[in-house]
Amino acid sequence: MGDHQTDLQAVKVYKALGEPTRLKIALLLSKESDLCFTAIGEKLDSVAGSTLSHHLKQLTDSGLIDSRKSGSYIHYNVNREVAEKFAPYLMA
Amino acid sequence: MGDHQTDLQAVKVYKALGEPTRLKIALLLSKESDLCFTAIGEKLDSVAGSTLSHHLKQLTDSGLIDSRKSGSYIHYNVNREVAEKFAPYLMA
DNA sequence: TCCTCAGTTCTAGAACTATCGAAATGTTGG
DNA sequence: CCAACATTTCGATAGTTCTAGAACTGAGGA
Repeated sequence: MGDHQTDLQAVKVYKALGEPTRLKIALLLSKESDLCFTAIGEKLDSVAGSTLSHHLKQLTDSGLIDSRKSGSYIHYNVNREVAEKFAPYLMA
Repeated sequence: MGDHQTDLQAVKVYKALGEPTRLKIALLLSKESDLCFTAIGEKLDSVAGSTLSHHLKQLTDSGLIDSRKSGSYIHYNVNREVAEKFAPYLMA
C-alpha cells in the first residue's frame, strides 16, 4: 500500500470531488484560472454564498485547490501537482 | 466542461473512493487480482459482511471495480480503463 | 466615518451514509 | 435433500453532510 499520509490526502481529494457541485467547481477552475468567489458563484446554478464557502473550504482543505488573496478578493486555482497525482481527469 | 455523462461517472467514482475503507479496498484490488468477498474482508480490520457488501456495491456501481461470479464466489478486480481515466493514482 | 461588497461562521433542519445484526438467498458438496 | 458457506437484503441507529439564512468580519471607496 502507498504511504499512509498520501492515502489520507487521496481520501480527502476524492471526497471533495465526489459531490456534483464541487466537481463542477474543480472543472471550472481547471479551465479558467484565478476565478474569485463571486465569479464561481455566478457560474453555478443558485448556490448560497454560505454553501459555496463550505464547498470551497473542502476543496482547499484537500489541497486540490489553492487560494490567494488579492485586495478584497480571493482567487482560486487548481493545484496542478495534486490534480495530476490524484485526478488528472480534471486537466484532460 | 466534459461530457455530462462522464462527469456523472466521475462523481460516482470519486464518491466511492472518498471513504477510507473503500479506498483501501480499491488499493488492495489494484495490487492483488481476483480477490473474493471473504478474502477482502479478511484484509480489512473488522468490517461486518453486510457493510463490506454495501461498500463493494458502491465500487462496482461506479464502474471502477468489476465483479465476476465463479462458483459460489465472486471475484473482484479493478477496471483498469476506468481507473486510468479517473484515478490512476490507484495503479501507481 | 459610513456604506458596500467579498467572504466566513453559526445554527439548524433535512437528507444521506456507515455500520451492525439478523434474516434471507443462492450455491456447492456430501 | 441437507448442511455449510458466500453474499445480499432488511431494519435500525448514530453520525455526517448539504443547504440555507442571519449575523459577522474585513477591506475599499465616497
